[in-house]
Amino acid sequence: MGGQRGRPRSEQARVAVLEAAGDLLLEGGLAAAHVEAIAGRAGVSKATIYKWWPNRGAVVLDGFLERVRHSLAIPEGLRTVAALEFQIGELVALFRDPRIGSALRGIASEAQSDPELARAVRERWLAPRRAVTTAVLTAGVAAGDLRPDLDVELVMDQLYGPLYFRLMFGHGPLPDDLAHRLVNQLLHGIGHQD
Amino acid sequence: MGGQRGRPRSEQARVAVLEAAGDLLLEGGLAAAHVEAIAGRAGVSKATIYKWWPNRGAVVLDGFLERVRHSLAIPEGLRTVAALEFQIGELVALFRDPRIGSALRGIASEAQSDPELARAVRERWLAPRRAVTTAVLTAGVAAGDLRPDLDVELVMDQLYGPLYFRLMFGHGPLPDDLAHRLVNQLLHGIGHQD
Amino acid sequence: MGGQRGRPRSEQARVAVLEAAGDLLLEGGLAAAHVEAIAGRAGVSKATIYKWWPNRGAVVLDGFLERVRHSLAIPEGLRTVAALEFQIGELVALFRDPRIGSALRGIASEAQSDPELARAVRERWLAPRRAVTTAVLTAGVAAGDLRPDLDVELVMDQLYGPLYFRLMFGHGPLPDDLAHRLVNQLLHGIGHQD
Amino acid sequence: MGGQRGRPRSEQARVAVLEAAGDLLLEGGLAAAHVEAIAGRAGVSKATIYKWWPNRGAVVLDGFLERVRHSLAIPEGLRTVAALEFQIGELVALFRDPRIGSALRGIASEAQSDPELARAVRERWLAPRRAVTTAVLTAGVAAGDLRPDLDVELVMDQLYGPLYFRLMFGHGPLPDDLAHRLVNQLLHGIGHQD
DNA sequence: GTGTAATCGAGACGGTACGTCTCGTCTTCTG
DNA sequence: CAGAAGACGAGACGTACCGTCTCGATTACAC
Repeated sequence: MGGQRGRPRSEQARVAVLEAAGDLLLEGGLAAAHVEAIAGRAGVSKATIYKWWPNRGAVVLDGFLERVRHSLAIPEGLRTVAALEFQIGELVALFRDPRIGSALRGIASEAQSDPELARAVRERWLAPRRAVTTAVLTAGVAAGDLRPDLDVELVMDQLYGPLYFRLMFGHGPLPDDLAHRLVNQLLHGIGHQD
Repeated sequence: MGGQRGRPRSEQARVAVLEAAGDLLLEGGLAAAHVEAIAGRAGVSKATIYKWWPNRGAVVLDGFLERVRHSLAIPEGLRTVAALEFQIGELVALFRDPRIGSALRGIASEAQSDPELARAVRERWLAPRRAVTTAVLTAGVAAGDLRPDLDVELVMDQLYGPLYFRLMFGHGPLPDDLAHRLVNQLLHGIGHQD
Repeated sequence: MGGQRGRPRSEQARVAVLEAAGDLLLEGGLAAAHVEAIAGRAGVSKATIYKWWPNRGAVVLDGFLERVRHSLAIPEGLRTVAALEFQIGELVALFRDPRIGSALRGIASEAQSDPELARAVRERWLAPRRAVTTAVLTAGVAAGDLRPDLDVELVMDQLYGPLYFRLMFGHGPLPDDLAHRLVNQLLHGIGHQD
Repeated sequence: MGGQRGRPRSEQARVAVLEAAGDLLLEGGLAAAHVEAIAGRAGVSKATIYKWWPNRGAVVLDGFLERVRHSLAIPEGLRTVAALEFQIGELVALFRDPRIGSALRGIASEAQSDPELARAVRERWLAPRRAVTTAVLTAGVAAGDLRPDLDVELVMDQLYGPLYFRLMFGHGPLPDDLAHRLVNQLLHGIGHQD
């Protein structure tokens, strides 16, 4: 059934583009990662980039994800609270790197005017992290560590939302113990305890 | 004390620019609110715009803030929980308007590459809302409704962060009862209650 | 030897720009030949124009020269005096066309604030004409028609200078027989003949 | 009848404008003599300038003429040839000053797109000089120094044209002895003398 | 091996927004 | 009420980046 014809796609070019995009994005932010610069640094032509990616946002997202590929923390053998703190802490650590923070802000920014990119960000950046946390929360409920009637999605947004909020708007810091404080406060609630 | 000299700034022009910027932003998103379009619709020259605003982002933010000037909900005569739900609910209602949501996303997007605009967004959009909530929280503590040891900033980010998170990334809806659920969940905590 | 790389320059675009620039310049003078108008009429983007020409002046000069490409009169088989009159006459005829006169005035005007354009005008408009006249004068001396001690450059300026002077300042007409009168008067001198 | 009413025109302002215009023009060329700069340096408002002059060209011309007011050489007690050389020499000397040359080029340039300015240049700059030379030439004919059948206008253009030609196009120098060589060559003609 | 077909580097192109500049007009307050 | 101050509309300038296109030069696989 139809063996492929013609010159196959150059793996080398693909990798070079992703590295160039990631480098430029991390070094100079989104503005520095314009297509011509990516192509130039990758030793690749713009046409090649646009052949395999629909637009700049897609390239930059791929380059970014390649750079942070190993950042998806899978907590193992930890109790519920520790697991939550661990995973959130990993994200805080990531966001604290100004280069990565800036890159992610840039990508989120680009996604505002590109629904397809927005979808990709959700599916390839957010979803995996949320899946892990969903598992932790479900297990936590099963283990009796968490209330059985909690709203998983909302919990995640109350744990991660503050991070992204501060990242995007810069109105507050991302201190080292932020993960602990987030989990702790949500865990015990802020209502008066009698 | 130096009376003013020269022709005073045209209030009419200022208002026309803000209205044009706001209209275009709400109608067509950030992309539609380019400077020439704003100038054209306002019956004003580009030079006048650039005389009073440093760049497009600043104009658009001003236009937007003018449009939502009355959206700052001041809860009066409400108990702590109701006050929180009220104010967050107002923001949810605002964000649910796709035109306003899109506008705010656009502005946040623009702010990623313009630190001055980012600062303005913090000071003129976020800060007033946070001030109100800060007051509510402080009063709530004093009234014994809330734990005295809560982290005010963090509480606000756990209440508002999810909204902005969902607004910016679109991974979850903004249902009508979101304010209630946010407050409720944070109030009582998600830990198992014995 | 060194095959060309990349997409070759579009000859069509180049020609369209020159024609548009020439047309606009001749139809409406320098003011009408602004870059956006040239780009629009040529069906070309501004970026393409600025890729190949450093500024408006350069485009307009090229467009003009293209229009008058065939105006360089080479006198053949004429005796010295007739040859001079012929070549000068050609220029007079050109200058008498108000569209061409206006165009050339515009270009000279632009060149006052653009040394590079001034150089181009000298090299591409003046020099070729002066080369022809230099040859005529040199031959005229050799043939014994002209004084052997004449200053070639000065002769040319006394023949052509009046034309450009009247063109630029408009203080005198450019009658049909101007070439003849210029040559005649310079030939015989204005001193009293004993 | 009817003594004038209101505040009379400030002579001081008029002079300050002319001096500022002249200074700027001579210091930085036409580009530096923009209206705001003139007004600023003169301590005068733009409106005042536009009240008394129709446009920038007119101001600049006036400023320039004020600066060179005393440059109109009236040869007295000289024989025809010496008188011609004297007056042309004065102009050569003027043109050799790069600041004045640049200023005059700028004005001529501006005049290409402003017929009214062109007229003013003719009447107030060229005409007086031509009047003097006309007188010299007429006297020269009467004295028997010059051919009685010469074309006065053409003679002037063959004497002055080369100066303006070289000034405007920069294709040749303006050496010290240019006046002498111009007069000499035109006087004796370039035809072979038998 | 030779043909065929898709890929590649290079880079020109149309489109479109940006922010800057100067001109000449106007509006207000001050002396 | 003339004039300084300076805001304003108009509109051209040159720059930047996007995504598309057109070349000629490379590869691989198929025959």
